[in-house]
Amino acid sequence: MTTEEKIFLAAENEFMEKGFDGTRMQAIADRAGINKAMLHYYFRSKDALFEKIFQEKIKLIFPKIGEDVKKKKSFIEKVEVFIETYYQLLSQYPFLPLFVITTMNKKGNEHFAKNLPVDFFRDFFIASMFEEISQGKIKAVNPLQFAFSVLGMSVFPFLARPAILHVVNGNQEIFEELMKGRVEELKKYVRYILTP
Amino acid sequence: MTTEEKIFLAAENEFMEKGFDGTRMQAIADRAGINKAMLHYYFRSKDALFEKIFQEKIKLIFPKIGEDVKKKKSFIEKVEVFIETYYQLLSQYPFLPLFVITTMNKKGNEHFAKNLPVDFFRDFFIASMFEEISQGKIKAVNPLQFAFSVLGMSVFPFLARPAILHVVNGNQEIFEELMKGRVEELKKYVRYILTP
DNA sequence: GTCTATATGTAGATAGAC
DNA sequence: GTCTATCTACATATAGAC
Repeated sequence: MTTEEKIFLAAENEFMEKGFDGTRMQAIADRAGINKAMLHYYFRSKDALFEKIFQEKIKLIFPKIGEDVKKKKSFIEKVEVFIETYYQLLSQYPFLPLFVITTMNKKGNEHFAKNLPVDFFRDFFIASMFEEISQGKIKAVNPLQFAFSVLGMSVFPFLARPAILHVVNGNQEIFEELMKGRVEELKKYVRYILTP
Repeated sequence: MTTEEKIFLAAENEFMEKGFDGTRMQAIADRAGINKAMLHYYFRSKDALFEKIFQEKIKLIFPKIGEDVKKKKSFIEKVEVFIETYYQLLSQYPFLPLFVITTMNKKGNEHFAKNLPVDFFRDFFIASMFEEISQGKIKAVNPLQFAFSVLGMSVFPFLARPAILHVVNGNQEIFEELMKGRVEELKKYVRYILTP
């Protein structure tokens, strides 16, 4: 592993856990096991380092599951695959939603949203939904609203983890059970909403 | 308006918009139209000031709509009232979800979640759902999962505003239309999910 | 109570030896 | 490329006059 890679990995974790303002260059250096000066040697500034990492991570939001999704015939099946794949992704990067949302909402960060890979989302997810609605295969719900709802339901537990933990009296096992069962539960909701 | 109130209001806005780390004591003082030293005179430290504001705001998460909700007979009607009231609340405090979520997820802030007023949520929302399920009045979905889903769907657009704006090509009017129509759309989803 | 001036700590960034 | 030592800026917080 090169020094540059070590820095990048350490910075990734620090930024994801603590956000831009909360992250210290010293903490990144410590985590990478190298000197603070090296951060600037390789990435010039904190801003530049953060920018690189964010641009890499933002591509994960609408994951490249196009191939998996396209295999499925019906739109409901496609949404089910989306929910499953998304849950896998977020389990791997549990801080991703918080990281992206806080970053995009910061003043002066308006340009970050522009790098969202919305093509998959808009041209594929939304488009194929319109198609099945016009064919009467699913109920006529608003495609955008429906998409934001699926995203909201999928992402919420990863954002509200501390609150949910409190609701279940701090019991980690119950929380994990909830998370595991959530995929099937959401798939059920989707069928109830869309099946004519 | 007393100086203390001026500070509190200014601090509230600054913290809600920029979070703890992003907020400067100087910015609060400027916004309040008073001197920086006064902040410490009235609230001792940045931490203490933030703590007071957060404790006040967190009570809004599960709003005190008990009375409105109790008037309704069926659980579905209750959820509909909840969605409506929640939308009103978030329109008034659009930064509330981001503020609460970022604060609770910060390391060392574990105690903040403990002040969540979950009694309304657990004893009323969940309990009355169990009841109607056992009576066969609504479908047998998992009450906790359902509650997190309603919250997730309600809160998502307020968290992902910059992303959604990008999806609609930065068109503010379309965004506002979406937000307005969202309440009715979510109520529809709830009926589809719960009606036996 | 309210201000100005200042103390104190710490962040990001750089200089320069090796 | 990697380090130590240091610069500069700015944040929170306090002292003390009025």
